Amino acid sequence: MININSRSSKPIYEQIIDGIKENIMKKILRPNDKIPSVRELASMITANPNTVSRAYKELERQGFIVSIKGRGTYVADDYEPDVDYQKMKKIKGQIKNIIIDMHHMGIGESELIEIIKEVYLEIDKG
Amino acid sequence: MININSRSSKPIYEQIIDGIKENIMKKILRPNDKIPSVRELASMITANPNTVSRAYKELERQGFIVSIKGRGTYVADDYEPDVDYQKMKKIKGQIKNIIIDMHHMGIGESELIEIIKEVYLEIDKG
Amino acid sequence: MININSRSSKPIYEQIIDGIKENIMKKILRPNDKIPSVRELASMITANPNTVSRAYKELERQGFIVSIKGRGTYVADDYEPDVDYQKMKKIKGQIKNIIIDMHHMGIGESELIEIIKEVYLEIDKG
Amino acid sequence: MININSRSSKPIYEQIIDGIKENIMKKILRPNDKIPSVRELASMITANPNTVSRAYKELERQGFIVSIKGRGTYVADDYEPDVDYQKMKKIKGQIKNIIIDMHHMGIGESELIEIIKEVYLEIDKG
DNA sequence: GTGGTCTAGACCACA
DNA sequence: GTGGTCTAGACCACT
Repeated sequence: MININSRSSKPIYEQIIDGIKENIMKKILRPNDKIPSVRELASMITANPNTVSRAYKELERQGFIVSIKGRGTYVADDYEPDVDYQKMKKIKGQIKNIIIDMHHMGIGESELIEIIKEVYLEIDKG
Repeated sequence: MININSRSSKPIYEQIIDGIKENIMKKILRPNDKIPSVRELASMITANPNTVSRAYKELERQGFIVSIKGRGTYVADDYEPDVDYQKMKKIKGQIKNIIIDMHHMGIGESELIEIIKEVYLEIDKG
Repeated sequence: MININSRSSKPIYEQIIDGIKENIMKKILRPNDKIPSVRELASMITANPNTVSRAYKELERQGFIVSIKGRGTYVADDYEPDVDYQKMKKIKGQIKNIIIDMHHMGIGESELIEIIKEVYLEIDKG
Repeated sequence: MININSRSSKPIYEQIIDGIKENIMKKILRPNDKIPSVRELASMITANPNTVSRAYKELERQGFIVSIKGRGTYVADDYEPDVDYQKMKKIKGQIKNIIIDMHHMGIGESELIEIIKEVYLEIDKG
């Protein structure tokens, strides 16, 4: 379900976060689904429970999952999508960096938009 | 020429790299232009020379600039945009994360593309 | 009578405590009223009897209810609101945190008081 | 500067968070002030650096401070106060609980407002 | 020296 | 059994 590359420079806890988010978006995980316990996932990916716990807490903060002491961790009930302006600002900064990097590879606006459409298709397929 | 925000979470050496790249992109710096020496730039932005040196080395490795012993550092004249597949893969990962976060804020494909167009306009203006 | 949200981060035993207290406050439960037995309530809200028992013990400790062996559990008849200084101290700490967070969102004293009045109105309606 | 009560049920990292926030609100800490390094504060309050780090990260996430690798941690530059509706919702829930607890102590709306005014005065004095 | 990530192992609260 | 907090100690990235 989640692939962890321990040799990647991307921190393990971020890989967990991204993996869970992706599974939620792909509807592999649906609202109210139980997800593996901290210890279970830790042993599944041979990571430390603290590392998994950290990822779960961040996911909870962002509203993707809910952790309940003594019961387990669940995909959040359907939320009302809410535009977070601070986050939007941060994401725009990321987009700007991507645009500049793309430009350095000779890739302009229309091609970038094509790439984005590709990524959308990959998510739907994958 | 380069704005450094010492309070940003982005490392200073990366801000230098991005700043130089942006100046090249905007043609403020043109092929064969001389750029400030490590020490000059360090004092201009009140940074540690080691930090500037690190940025220059990385820019040279990526082919944006060339250092000539005893003469200084110059914008490369033969720089040709080239698709770096490793980097492209990394960027697609970033795009995927952006898409997922946007989805969580209720923002879909067409709206994301609108946002990207906005950011392009902002860059052209800025 | 009591709504339990098993997905809330608030422990179930606390939800039971607050639920009973709220019913007493709203006079839905009146002095000497019989309340459901531990097992009854447990099956009503599909919780573990241990959890209900813990809530009842805490409510009894605080003087809201009385358990009479062989007869059942009743709302205390001599309950008199009493300022609990320990609790008051804790609540003042919570208020302080709220004030600070509000300040950080640009909300000052008079606006906070308005918000509190709003919440009172919501409770009366709800 | 920060008083830690290791016997309190309030987690140490929360005590640190609240302490720093309070110092910022009281203007003992001002924008761009350097705050103690993770290791310094850890030894000052005889806690583990990880615990301090956790508190600092949460404070950074909330926009109160900025951490820069290799340089230290600083009070955030003046931010634009921004109303976060999700947080507001959460705070209203807290206020509701406070109101109910107060009611159980025989304290009504007008008295609660008096208490809030008191707490404001304490913050200003303290 | 600074903060960031990770592991290992402990104890507590909750169901 | 679950998640939450804390300590101890390691290694890495950045200045």
